Amino acid sequence: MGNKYEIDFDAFLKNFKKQISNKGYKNSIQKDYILKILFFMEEHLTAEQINAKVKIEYNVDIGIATVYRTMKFFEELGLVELLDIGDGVKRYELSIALHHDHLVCTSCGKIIEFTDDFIEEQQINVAKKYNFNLKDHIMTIYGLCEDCQ
Amino acid sequence: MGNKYEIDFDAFLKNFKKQISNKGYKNSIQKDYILKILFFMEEHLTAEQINAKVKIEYNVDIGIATVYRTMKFFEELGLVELLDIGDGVKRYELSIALHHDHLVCTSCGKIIEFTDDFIEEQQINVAKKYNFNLKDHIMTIYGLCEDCQ
DNA sequence: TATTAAAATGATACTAACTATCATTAATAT
DNA sequence: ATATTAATGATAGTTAGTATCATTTTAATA
Repeated sequence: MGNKYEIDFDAFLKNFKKQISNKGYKNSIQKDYILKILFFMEEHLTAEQINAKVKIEYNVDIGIATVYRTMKFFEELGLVELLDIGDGVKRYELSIALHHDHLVCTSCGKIIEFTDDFIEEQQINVAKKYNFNLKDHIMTIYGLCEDCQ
Repeated sequence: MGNKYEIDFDAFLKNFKKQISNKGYKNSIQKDYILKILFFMEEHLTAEQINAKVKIEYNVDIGIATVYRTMKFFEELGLVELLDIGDGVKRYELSIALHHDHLVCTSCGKIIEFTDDFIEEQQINVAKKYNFNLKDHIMTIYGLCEDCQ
């Protein structure tokens, strides 16, 4: 279907909007814009990048405050996840993506997603060992990508 | 020897100072203060916390700029490592600590160190799979600690 | 030991990434 | 249609960290 999630965007949007109204919040065209940008983007975008994309794609300036506020809102509802690669800027991705970790190239900044069943499993064991009630984990591998070596 | 590294501080400090001068930089009492605080602290400290500890322990205000500058300097020399638990504040730890990952309690903020040979090994395999020249990795598990459950 | 060149210090100004405020606008329920 | 309440967006504020720069300190060499 032409997108990385291999699901239908309209169905996804409809469900997304329903989740928002079910929780007593209001939908808006700005939320739709941001959502669509996130859905069709391959990369993990920063708030500034999302704002710029909306400006280009829809020819409106929804304001950086709206982007930050909306991302926080989406995050609290569990609709997007935060990616922190340690450069002081938050990046966002939709939660419909399956859980995955990241390889980050320290030279060009390229980000590659990966999942590893062994690591997933072992993280459960570690949490158990320390009596932690597991919520989430992040694993980020830093190195030089093929092109930068 | 009463510290978490089980090595002698004076020997460590001497070696540390030699590394600095060998690289053409100058030692200072401020660097010594910071180093000693890092060495004898159990927790992972922020720049503000290091500054406060120096003020209390040595009764001098070395200035927050000196702390930030020195931590950056130590980091570039590979003498300290950065810990980013995603709350927007950098924490520092000495590189003499063996590599380890972290469990972070999302309720009380407690940080527990762990190492897992299995994860260490698997991370090498993942890097290999994506043709990454591995430099480093971070793994952080988020959850509720025993006390907060 | 005195001299000197270069690095370090520390006060402060600045920057960047958010976050809070608030008057106005838009969305949903009735 | 109206009322209620959340959302918007411009802008001011906050916070962590960085840059600047005059002064001080370090350490190599005379």
